[in-house]
Amino acid sequence: MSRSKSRETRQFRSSSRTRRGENTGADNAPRKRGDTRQNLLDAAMAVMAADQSGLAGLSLRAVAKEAGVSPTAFYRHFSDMEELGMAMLDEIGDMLRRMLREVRKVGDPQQMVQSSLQTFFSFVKENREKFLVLSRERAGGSARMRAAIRNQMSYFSTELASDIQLMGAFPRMTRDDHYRLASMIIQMAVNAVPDVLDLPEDQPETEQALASDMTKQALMLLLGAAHWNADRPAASDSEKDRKNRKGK
Amino acid sequence: MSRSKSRETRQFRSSSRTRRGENTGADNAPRKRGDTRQNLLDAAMAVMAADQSGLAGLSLRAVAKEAGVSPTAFYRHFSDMEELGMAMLDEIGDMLRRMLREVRKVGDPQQMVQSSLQTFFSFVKENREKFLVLSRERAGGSARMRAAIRNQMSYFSTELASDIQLMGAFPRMTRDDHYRLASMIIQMAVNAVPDVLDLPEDQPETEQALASDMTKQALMLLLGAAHWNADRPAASDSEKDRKNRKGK
DNA sequence: ACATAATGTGTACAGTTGTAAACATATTGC
DNA sequence: GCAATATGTTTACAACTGTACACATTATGT
Repeated sequence: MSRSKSRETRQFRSSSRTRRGENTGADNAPRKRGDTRQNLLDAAMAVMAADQSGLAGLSLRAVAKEAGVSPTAFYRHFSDMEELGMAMLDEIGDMLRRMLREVRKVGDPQQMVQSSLQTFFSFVKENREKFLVLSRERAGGSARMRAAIRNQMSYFSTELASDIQLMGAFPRMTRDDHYRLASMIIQMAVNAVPDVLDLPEDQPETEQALASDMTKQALMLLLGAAHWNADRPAASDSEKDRKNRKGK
Repeated sequence: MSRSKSRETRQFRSSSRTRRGENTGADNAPRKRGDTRQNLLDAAMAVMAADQSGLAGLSLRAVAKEAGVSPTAFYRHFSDMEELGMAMLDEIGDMLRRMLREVRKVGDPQQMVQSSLQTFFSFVKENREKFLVLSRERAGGSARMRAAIRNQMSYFSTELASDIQLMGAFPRMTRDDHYRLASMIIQMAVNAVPDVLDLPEDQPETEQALASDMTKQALMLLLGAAHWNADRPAASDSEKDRKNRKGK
């Protein structure tokens, strides 16, 4: 392997005598003994971000080393790398719920799109590693992982759909339609995650352009929703559409 | 046409006296000597599909074994695993262009959505490994790989946008708008790839449901496009103005 | 026909991987 | 205080990794 970044770490972390009153410091502050599990999770995300491999191609030893812990200590907390991935997903789910809560704070429906996009941007930038994992494992991970991610997104879509429906902006749309709309919006957002992650930090104009583009995408979507079933009295109401009522 | 080309009955059986470990290959038809490069490509896709790892986590030796060649033979064709990935992308790009050509055959704009979706489905099912690579490396691969994939999709979007514009269905939309619409449609399709790939083969009803869902998504998108710029004060309203003045 | 390049094979080696076994220390419950 | 449990370390090993090297075979151009 052409890596050879660091040559064999003899000691993982020497005797940091306890006496650590405070925690929650920066990354390299010595943490308490029991924090190893969290350290492993953080380390895994860090390695995944630094390296460009997915969770499956993640080295247990590399993660342990990054966490400042012996390789075998890994097994005290996770039996498997996939299990660590599931634990990651729990954290990511929490983060997404916080984001949803933030989005819901907006009162004015007129400003809804822009303000939601803004919180989305700031959340992605503040949790880039988590979003990176999310968008990377969504298609690449194990079947179990993919299913779990799909679950998260489905939950998110349901919540958003109910929010939209409560707003009453699209009275002609069924609940299935609302869910579909919400799902499309979320897909749009998740799709943009890599772009947001690759955003150069010093230039806000690129971000502005991306935001404007996403705004237009969302508006076009909402425009379509607003006219849904409005101008198709019977023409396109074929028998096939009515037959399939149940989503997945 | 690409498949059964060489049935040349040369009797020069390659004197494989060594008989290494067991072969997991399903149909190991002896291929000609010079086909190794293609064999490696196919083997890489097969391993990637069987295993669930991305291209980066792919073992050179495993690929070589699957291709039925010695590990060192790999270097005769690719210097790197990433380079093999780029070669893969070339094949995938060809496939996508064939798909686009197929989509363009449709004359009736009324049936456009359904027929396009149908060709999309059949292409995904006939080239599942390639689509798997595409959707997996789109977010997970190396920076170079991701850029290349983005290029492919961008090309595809441009082509589709020009097609749509030539149809003249949305006269109020600028070229940028057309591109955005095309891009959204393609994103929708790429997003659905994992779902299509996970489709159970024995049940056509699930596929029908997915197709119906995608149809509605596309229709909602097109509906939004049809009303784009229709219901707002025309040219003077730039997006900068709208930022503060949206109260009506 | 013959030199040369292209394409393939086997061997070797140093690093890395996951993980088992035995041991050490800290935390907790009684 | 003391056993039990939780959490961590060290050592060890077999399997696997990429790839350098020397060599064998085939294809190709003149």
